[in-house]
Amino acid sequence: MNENYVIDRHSGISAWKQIADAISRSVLAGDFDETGMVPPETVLAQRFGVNRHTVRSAIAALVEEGMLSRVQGRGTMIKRREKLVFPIARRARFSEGLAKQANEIAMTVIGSEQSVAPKDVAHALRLSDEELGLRVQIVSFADQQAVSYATAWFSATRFPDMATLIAHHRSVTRAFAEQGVADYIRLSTEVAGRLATAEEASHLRIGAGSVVLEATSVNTDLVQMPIQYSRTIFAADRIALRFDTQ
Amino acid sequence: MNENYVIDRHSGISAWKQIADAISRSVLAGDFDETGMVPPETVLAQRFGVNRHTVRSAIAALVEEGMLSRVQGRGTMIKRREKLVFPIARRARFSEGLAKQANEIAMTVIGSEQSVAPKDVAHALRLSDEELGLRVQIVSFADQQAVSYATAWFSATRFPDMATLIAHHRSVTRAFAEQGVADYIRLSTEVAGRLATAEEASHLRIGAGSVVLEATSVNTDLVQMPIQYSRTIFAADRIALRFDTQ
DNA sequence: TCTAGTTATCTAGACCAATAGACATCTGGA
DNA sequence: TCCAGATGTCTATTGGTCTAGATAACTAGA
Repeated sequence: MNENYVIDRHSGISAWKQIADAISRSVLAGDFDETGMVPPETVLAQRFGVNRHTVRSAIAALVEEGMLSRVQGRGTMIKRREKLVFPIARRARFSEGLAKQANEIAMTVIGSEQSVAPKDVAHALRLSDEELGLRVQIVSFADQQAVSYATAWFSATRFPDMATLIAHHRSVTRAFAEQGVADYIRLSTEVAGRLATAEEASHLRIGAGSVVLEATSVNTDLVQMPIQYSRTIFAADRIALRFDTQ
Repeated sequence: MNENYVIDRHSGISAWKQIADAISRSVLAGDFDETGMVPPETVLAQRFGVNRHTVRSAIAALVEEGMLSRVQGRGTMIKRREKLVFPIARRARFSEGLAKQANEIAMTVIGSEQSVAPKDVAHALRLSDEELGLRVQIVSFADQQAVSYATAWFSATRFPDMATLIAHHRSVTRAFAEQGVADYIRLSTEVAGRLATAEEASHLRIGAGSVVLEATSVNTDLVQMPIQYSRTIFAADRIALRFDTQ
């Protein structure tokens, strides 16, 4: 009945994966909200023009992911359909932005290293040739689910203890505050979309075929000095970004 | 040598597709810029731990897409590595934002229809129950390459001729101007990432496994009245979004 | 001109995704 | 209690992806 329900063979994406994505889109669009149930497997199989087993594989993936749940004899129902929205604005802070949408926000520093920053990072942070950069890797969770995996760069000269302070305070904002930066501003953010790398997938606990949003941003202090360059990978099926232009 | 070079089997994404994505990332990151050449197939096969034929399939897809080109006996070289950047700002206009990055910007109205708007659209545009919406579908090109596929909604009462005017002027801004809206403002934009539907893929001339960015935005006139609700699908391998907070 | 290195093409087989059909098991309503 | 309708499981088969190896064709430099 709908052109969307066509499986593209030989596209490098298996049929069950394409169907899982289509079902996921329908759920997020609220298509099955009257009943809270996904149509029966036989109906979906006919609609997508595939075998019932293929539909079962698709549903199995969404059950695994936590979006659907199945009961034998009864049917397949929607378990979770909210998507977090991460606000990107001049003064937005990570946990503040998500606080209202989840019961618990957490972050873990999974690594840090002082080293020569890549050229683009060094340029953005205005590091001189001898100056080292400090790279901190952070995974953030909302209600125990990993939503983002960030690699943040700072000047190792100005913020030598950043990694320890972030880990201790569990907040970049508070870590900055302790080092004399009471306020900071998001200067620009560039957003790209692509499939997750194996490394990102493992940190975010998502499959290799999952889509991620890659947000690259630069923060400055109040005198326009860049203090943080970060590249944050968001799991696109759990979170969307919101730009408020006001 | 690198954790990224691991193929995830049974993920629903074929090996050659995962490798194509990895090569594409490397090209965009500038990894092969000294020579402008991609490493030989045998080297890549060993690096990814797959057969040479699998690497060939991956490269074939990137050649088809226009990123790489191959010459027998010589090697595989990079043909194109720029990515467009679409600015999202309070006053950003579509073609203006891309004008400096491409020689030619074009748009085509591929359909329009007056009908009852979906609930969320009607709410955003403050349409009353009887008021019809006008849906206009637009594909935009930069240098003959499709970059976005937009579905825009307007009030059919206030802007009955919008589709014709957009098609005629080849610009939403000028179509608004002709109907008395000299200026308008982007209120908010929400960005999600996912795989393309079959319909989107065909309009953007991309494969079914391609990632798209879905930007949903609301524009208002100068007295804060919402005049346009649009959902724009960007081909993520051709364009990124940029948000400047100034 | 020769040769090392690279892409192009072919064949054959292993493995996995998808199809097809049958039947079991469970749920909820008549 | 029965039955229609739903998910769960099993077997067999088909077809496509990936592997493996060999060889051809081409390029660039020695």
